[in-house]
Amino acid sequence: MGRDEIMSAAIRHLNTDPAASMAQIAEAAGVSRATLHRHFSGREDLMLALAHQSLDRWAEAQAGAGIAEATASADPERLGHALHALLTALIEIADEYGFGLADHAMAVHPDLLPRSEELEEREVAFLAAAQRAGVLRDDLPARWLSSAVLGLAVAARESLRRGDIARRDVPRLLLGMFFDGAAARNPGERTVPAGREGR
Amino acid sequence: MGRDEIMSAAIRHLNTDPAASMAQIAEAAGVSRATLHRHFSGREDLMLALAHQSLDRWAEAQAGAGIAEATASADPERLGHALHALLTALIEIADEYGFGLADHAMAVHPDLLPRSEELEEREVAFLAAAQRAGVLRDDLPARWLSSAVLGLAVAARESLRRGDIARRDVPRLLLGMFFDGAAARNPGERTVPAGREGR
DNA sequence: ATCATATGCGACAAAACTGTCTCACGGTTG
DNA sequence: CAACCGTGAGACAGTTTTGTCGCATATGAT
Repeated sequence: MGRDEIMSAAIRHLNTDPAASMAQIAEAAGVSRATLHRHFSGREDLMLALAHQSLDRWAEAQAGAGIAEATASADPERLGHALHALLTALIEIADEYGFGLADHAMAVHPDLLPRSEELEEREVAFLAAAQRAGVLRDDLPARWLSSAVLGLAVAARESLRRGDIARRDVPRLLLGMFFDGAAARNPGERTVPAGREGR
Repeated sequence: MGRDEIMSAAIRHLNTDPAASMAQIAEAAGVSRATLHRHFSGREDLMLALAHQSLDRWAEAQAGAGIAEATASADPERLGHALHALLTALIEIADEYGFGLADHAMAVHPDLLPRSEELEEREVAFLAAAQRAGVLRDDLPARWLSSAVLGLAVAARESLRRGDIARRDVPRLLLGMFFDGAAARNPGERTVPAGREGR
């Protein structure tokens, strides 16, 4: 039982009970409480390690989607592909580490804030580039689009856990919702009037 | 200091610290811990009361938007208006009671589940009617649309608290995202191919 | 003035969780 | 075989939170 195995067991269990105690996590991981404490000095240490892992995966998702290059290229097609790849990857990350999204204490932890802010800045810059390239509408702030993605990913996670939707459908549902919205299409029509941030 | 005043003070404080203790809530409400316990037998009792209040407001939002009548009418225009009204109302409810959305214990509480399920069923039926009337696209499950609304509302709440967006812009941003999505519009084009649930 | 009600304050016990420690056991390595 | 390392089990103290009580106080109505 290495550190990594304990961490994935912890993730698995925290996803069913986000408020689980160290004792419950240890039991779920099949180790004693003492052993758990040998790997992680305390609850905060464990949570921090899990949070860092999720940020690692977020960073990998950004890199894997090639958002930096796409942002620099300003090429609509590259931006579009990178966007699809990023959203698809974010779905899985949100599903796996979603238990932490609810945890208020972690969200404001000084060890995590700089990292998550930097990752978010990259994402916002990428989305803004997609707006400039005409891939995304530019009458909504890029920062709001970034939040909306996360909100939809959380919604998808919740729907999955409740059994409302099939796992294989999630990417289509989320991407469909994110890109095209829920309104029925009468070609060219926009349901809600554009706001003031258009240029 | 009546029960109602304590509850709104509790809401206010829980929105800044979702894990606040009874002592902290009492202090925030300007009453002693004993008084708090005289009104609510325990933490669970308080949380339950707040949750019921949020469900009350959800029900009022549904009624105020006239979703039952709109559902029965099958009239696209009425459904569209009701949908706008409902979403606008849900924004405020999510903003005010959002701290509870993170609370796993409440989400599965047997006293709340029947109520929230019934409210959700009404909403899903309403959304499905809007799909049949051609107001909403029908290649996404109504249940997913319902979850997506909630996810976007949570995202909006988070953005508000972080100061990313202005309160007055929230309805436009959320409705814009929900109805039209984030893709730039080339008239009639759909970014993500329709799935298998179309008819 | 008196009584009832609501409240504040402090004390208390019970529970839950945490973090640390010791000791014994078992497998591995030298 | 012997030393070593990781582990499990259990005990322990410290902390936090919770829920309850008794008592004093103030406010207001009769």
